[in-house]
Amino acid sequence: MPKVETFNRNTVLQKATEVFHKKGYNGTSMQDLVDATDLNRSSIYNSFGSKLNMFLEVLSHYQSIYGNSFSQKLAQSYNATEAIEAIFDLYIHEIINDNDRKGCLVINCKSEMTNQEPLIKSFMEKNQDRMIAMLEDIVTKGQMEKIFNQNQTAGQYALYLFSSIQGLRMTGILNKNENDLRNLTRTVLKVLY
Amino acid sequence: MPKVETFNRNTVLQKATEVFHKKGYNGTSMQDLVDATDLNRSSIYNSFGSKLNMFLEVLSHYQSIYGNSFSQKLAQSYNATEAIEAIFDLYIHEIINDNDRKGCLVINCKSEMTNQEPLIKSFMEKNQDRMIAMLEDIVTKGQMEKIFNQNQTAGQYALYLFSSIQGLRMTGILNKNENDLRNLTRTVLKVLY
DNA sequence: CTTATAGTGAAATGATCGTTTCAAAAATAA
DNA sequence: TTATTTTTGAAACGATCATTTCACTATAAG
Repeated sequence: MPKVETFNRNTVLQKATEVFHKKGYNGTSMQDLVDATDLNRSSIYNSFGSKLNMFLEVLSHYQSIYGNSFSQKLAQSYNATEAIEAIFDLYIHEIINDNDRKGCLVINCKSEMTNQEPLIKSFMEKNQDRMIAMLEDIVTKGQMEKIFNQNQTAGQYALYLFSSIQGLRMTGILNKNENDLRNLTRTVLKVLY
Repeated sequence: MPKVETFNRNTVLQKATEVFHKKGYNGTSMQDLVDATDLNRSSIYNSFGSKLNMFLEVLSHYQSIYGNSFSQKLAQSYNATEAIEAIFDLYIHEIINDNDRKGCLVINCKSEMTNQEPLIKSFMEKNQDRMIAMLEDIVTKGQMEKIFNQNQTAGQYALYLFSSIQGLRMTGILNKNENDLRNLTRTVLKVLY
């Protein structure tokens, strides 16, 4: 039987995520990844195949961590208002704690690679579908509870919220004033009520 | 007296803009620029100094073209409603005509380089100030004309609109459905009335 | 304890990176 | 025409790129 993988795959992915997040895909070299993960070059290729493949795993890793945060917040919410506010609140915290102004790994990658790498494009399409589905769920519940209006369909509001989140995340790269961001969020959500 | 520059600087900048826009800064090589501009390597360094410096000129070039479009649209507007709708309309057209899904050069660069290059960071800060000032102007006029409400200050609405534009531009990378985008815009602007 | 299997380390692969060098060519002023 | 100035073209710079190679080592089943 073979010698078994000695490193912790999640720890390695976490380290790789940090590098890619800080420098972007094209700005990250294999040497950067070797240094960050403390893995040997050949071990990386052995375990992840290629730089692009490792990056795709990093994206999924990052996405699943976000997904867990979402699930946790949503489980704690009593109604649609709390749910949607919890989501935006989560992003505001991400922004404020992002001391390096790295922005969101997924959004950065979307703008860097969607038009260049088919695998990235399809990841982004799935990511968008997933996000919009989650937001549509919340809006639908809010409309059934008569908390949100029905001026637009849940799907339309979901796209609007998805777009607003991306805007918030981009704005937060340079503006990390909590009052500004909270006010911005309030303005975004006002149209729902 | 010296031999004079034979190439048209604006044409060269336009060609360089296309490459940087398509591939991003880190994804663009000097060879790409040599190929695209039909200039010799040494001529590029002679005229632009470095890759980063050329990119900064490209950014300004791109920004000034956008600025001219804005000025033109604003000059044709009779009131604040027309003005703000013209701005968003301009972005929707940009999105729909962006067949390569490249997104916005400035936004792409913001997410790729703001945390890595101080010169880019300061460009982005000025860009943000300029955009918000323009939007604040429109909102102020709209509020004076009693077309827009005063629930938020013009500055707060300007940040909201700036954020919404970035979101729209990011959303438009994958969603180029005109109905969706127009509806999204309508939802964004509704809060002003 | 052998043997099969796979992770590891270090070096090397050829290609490409951004930038520099320098002689030749071109253009104007004297 | 000659002197001066600057753009060119082509080659070369060392560094770094993503990836491969392969001998070596560690593991666990037989």
